[in-house]
Amino acid sequence: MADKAGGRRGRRAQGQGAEARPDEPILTRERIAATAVDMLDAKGLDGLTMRGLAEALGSGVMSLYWHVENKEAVFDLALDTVLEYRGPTALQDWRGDIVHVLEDWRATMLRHPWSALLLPRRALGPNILVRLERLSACLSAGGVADVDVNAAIWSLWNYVMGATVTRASFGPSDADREASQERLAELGTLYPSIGRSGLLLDDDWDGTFRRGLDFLLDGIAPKR
Amino acid sequence: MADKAGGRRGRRAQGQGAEARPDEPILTRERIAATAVDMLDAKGLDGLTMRGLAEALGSGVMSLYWHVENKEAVFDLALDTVLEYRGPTALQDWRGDIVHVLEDWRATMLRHPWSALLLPRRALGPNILVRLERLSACLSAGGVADVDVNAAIWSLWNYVMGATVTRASFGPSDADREASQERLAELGTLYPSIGRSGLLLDDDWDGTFRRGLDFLLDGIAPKR
DNA sequence: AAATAGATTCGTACATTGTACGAGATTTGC
DNA sequence: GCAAATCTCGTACAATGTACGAATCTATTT
Repeated sequence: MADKAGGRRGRRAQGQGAEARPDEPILTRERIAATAVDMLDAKGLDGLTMRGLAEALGSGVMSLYWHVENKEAVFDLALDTVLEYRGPTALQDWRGDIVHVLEDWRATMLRHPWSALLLPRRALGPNILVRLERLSACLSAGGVADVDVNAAIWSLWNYVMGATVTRASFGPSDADREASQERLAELGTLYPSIGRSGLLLDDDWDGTFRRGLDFLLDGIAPKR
Repeated sequence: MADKAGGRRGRRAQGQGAEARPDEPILTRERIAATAVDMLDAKGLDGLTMRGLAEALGSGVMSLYWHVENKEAVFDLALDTVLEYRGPTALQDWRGDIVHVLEDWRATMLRHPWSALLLPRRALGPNILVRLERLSACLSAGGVADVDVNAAIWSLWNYVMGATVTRASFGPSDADREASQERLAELGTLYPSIGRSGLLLDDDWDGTFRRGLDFLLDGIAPKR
């Protein structure tokens, strides 16, 4: 390797890492989080290694451990970084607002597909709670009975979660898609209904998401 | 893929493994799958190692690789093993049938919580397709318009998926639960709505699942 | 200026993992 | 009996997370 001998390396990173401010500290939780996000975006869930992260930051591997407990903590950090909600606060049309919150949520996660795989495995960070809070407010504003609000929130959560996790895993991978396609050969005989309807061929993910969401909201909407 | 050359080879293991039938082959895809399931049930997703699996089977580690491509294939095998659908075939009440299929699906996955984490990441195995086929048939029988069937299936899929994945990760872990609880302290001020409704305190998972499912089915049910 | 205490960095070492490779053993087909 | 096919498995290696403790840096006090 290049930087082996001697070893009196300055605090300046000599390498390829993202480096800008001369007086910014090399290692902070924020920089670690941001770099982890970049790396996850570029190379996926398994692509993030502590060694790689350190290299990208221009630091030694073990230096990271001063700032984060372990690799799990890096995941938590990256996840919460990505899930911050920036959106309009004003609400007028409750149903439109809900749709907006959920579509934004889904879009955010799909921009960083690893987050969809990660979120269900971790505790709810503050940025998720913000989104849930907003949902709750919309539902109440929309006249959903108090006794129904919790069930409604969870069903919406479940729906976005399922849709996004599914999309994140089936979408980008060509291998999966081919496998499904291949399976369609036998579909005709074994699975008549879903064969005929072309269930697995549908790739209008956004439209399908929206239509299913409408089903759900139809069911939730206050009946009078 | 299913059957190689039929052959009764009685290999004798010298070791410590679980051993019963004298003339059953030590290693088959079925035995590997079954043992993997046991091990996953006992020790979770990260608890399954090729070495551990081999030891439990009383074989050498590398012997496994004659029967399975790699560790991923073991996951696929275990997943499909667990997801086999045994249920009544007769359908009378379409809505009741759908509820049954989905509740059985969810229950099956929660009996093996790792499966919930795994399923979204893998291609759809035959046993999943059986369940989807059944859903499709129920919906059609229930008078859901053809153009709506696919969206309905996916929304049901999304819902079960989200609910189960969420339950599987939040449910058994006490740490997560404590973290949420702890967070409730600040809820009062930061998150008034979900604080007031006790969203995170609700632990009637089954009931909530059922109520949300009813919302969704209300929305899907043929209108008029 | 010198000393000291804390904060931060990081090289080395190790245990664990999946699995490539190829040699050995066993079974099957003739 | 023999050769090919089938199956088993020990060894070896590369990649990973991280424990440990030494080295360096910064600020504060003397």
